Amino acid sequence: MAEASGLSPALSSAEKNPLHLQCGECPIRHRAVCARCDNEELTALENLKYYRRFEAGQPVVWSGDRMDFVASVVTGIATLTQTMEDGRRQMVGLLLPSDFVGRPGRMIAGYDVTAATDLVMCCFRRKPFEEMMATTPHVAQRLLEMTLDELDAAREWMLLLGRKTAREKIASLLAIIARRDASLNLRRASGKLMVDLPLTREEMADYLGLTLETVSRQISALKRDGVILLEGKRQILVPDFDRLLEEAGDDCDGGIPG
Amino acid sequence: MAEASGLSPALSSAEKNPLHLQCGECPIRHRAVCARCDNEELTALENLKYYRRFEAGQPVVWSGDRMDFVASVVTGIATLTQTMEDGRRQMVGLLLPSDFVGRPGRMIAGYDVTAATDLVMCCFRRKPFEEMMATTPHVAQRLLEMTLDELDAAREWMLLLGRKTAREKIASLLAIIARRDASLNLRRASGKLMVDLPLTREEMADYLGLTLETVSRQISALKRDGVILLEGKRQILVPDFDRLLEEAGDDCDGGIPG
DNA sequence: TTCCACCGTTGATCTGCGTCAAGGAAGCTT
DNA sequence: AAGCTTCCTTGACGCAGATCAACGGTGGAA
Repeated sequence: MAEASGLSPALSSAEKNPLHLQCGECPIRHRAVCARCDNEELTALENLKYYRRFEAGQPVVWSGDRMDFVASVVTGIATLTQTMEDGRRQMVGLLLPSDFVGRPGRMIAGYDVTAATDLVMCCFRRKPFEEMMATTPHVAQRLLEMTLDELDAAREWMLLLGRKTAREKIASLLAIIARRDASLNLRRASGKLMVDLPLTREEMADYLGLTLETVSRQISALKRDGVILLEGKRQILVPDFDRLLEEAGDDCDGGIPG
Repeated sequence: MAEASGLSPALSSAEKNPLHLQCGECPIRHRAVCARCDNEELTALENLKYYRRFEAGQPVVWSGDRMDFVASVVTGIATLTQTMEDGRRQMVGLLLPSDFVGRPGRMIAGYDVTAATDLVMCCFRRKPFEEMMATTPHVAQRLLEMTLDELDAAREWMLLLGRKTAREKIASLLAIIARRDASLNLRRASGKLMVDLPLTREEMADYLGLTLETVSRQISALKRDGVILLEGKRQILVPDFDRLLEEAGDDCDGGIPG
């Protein structure tokens, strides 16, 4: 793993103690690997690393080589991207806090992992992780469930990539971000739903299989049509979430929790 | 689960005993769930079902409702597809022998499961499966590995859907089928690689996020350019596999095993 | 045999999105 | 302040692939 060398992280006090952001003592949220906070094997393996959002041409944190570890996002956002020789790029994973990357059992990464924001990850070396999996069955089960969730998300994503129009893709992404955002900390402004976009237009384009120009145009169009309101460039207001879902072409039932 | 009722399967002798197709005694291949053929819990739960390839408008074997089971393909091919209200369809999974569907822990299917060919599946009810998972750690681990493999495949697929041209998509699909085909039983005719397409043009289109017309045109183009030869409509000869990979835009190293 | 359903091919035309290009706004460093 | 970089927006144009349409081949049923 590439060392996050020379970083002198200027973080808020909450971010300084990511251990306590999640479930009090355990570096990994309940939703993540650890199902019991008092799991000593897990906390003993704890190994936090900082990564800065990359400036200029976003180089990767890890490229497509050895990946003999498992890592869980504590704070920040990481992206998984695949790149073709000629530079075409497709995002294939978006890791929010409590999501994980890595392959117990296999060793080669098939994608780049990049810090989309400043990022704190909790890393486990492969060997001890595997031993722990073998001796602690509930960890393997939890991991299986999370992986199946990821797979379901990937399949939704495939429908988006293969069959949705640009406008539907944008609306879908906004709905996804809004929903995940809301599941953590719901924020409403004057009865409307407030969402901020953690991604640049280019990153959205890579997520959606579009160009950044098309992303920009469609966001403008949604704004023009009153589906969303822009508050600056990276923050949107959603006056009517159901309308947004409609634009997304989602049969996916379910609004915002809370 | 929908019963495959009223089927009087007219199958070859090999297909009549799918138990013995895979690893002699166990209905599930080594690659699949069962890591030890003598696992009595597994074989005791064994529950084989036949499904016919659906004629006319392909209805689904299971639609997006309860899915309180886990099932593994023994012989044949199953597809997972998602459909939007207006009928747009995207394939999100292609299950060959030893692949599985199902959600230990969760209950709702997010996609249709369809028999693309006549199909034999080995089904486990959720409850006993979960109990077994809890008591037999190597099953959970094996399942996790398989799920991670699926996830990797899904991510390759996302690159294909989001960024590849129609020609590259077709070449990629042919390469994928050839590779999976070869990993089971390699067949070569006069030094060339012989692959038969288990999917209709429409199913390929759903796989690739294209229309069936475009699929047909691009296959014709690849044939015209000598990348492939057609032997009938559902069987192709690949004179040069590396050439095919090149057309696919794959940096994905690795030719045909064997 | 005829009829019909399904599957595949090919042509003509249309259009959504990519491509190329120019420029504006915000945040830096010097 | 000026000047840089990064991020975003908007316009003009072209093309890959969708859409609409016609037709051929094959296999099963009557």
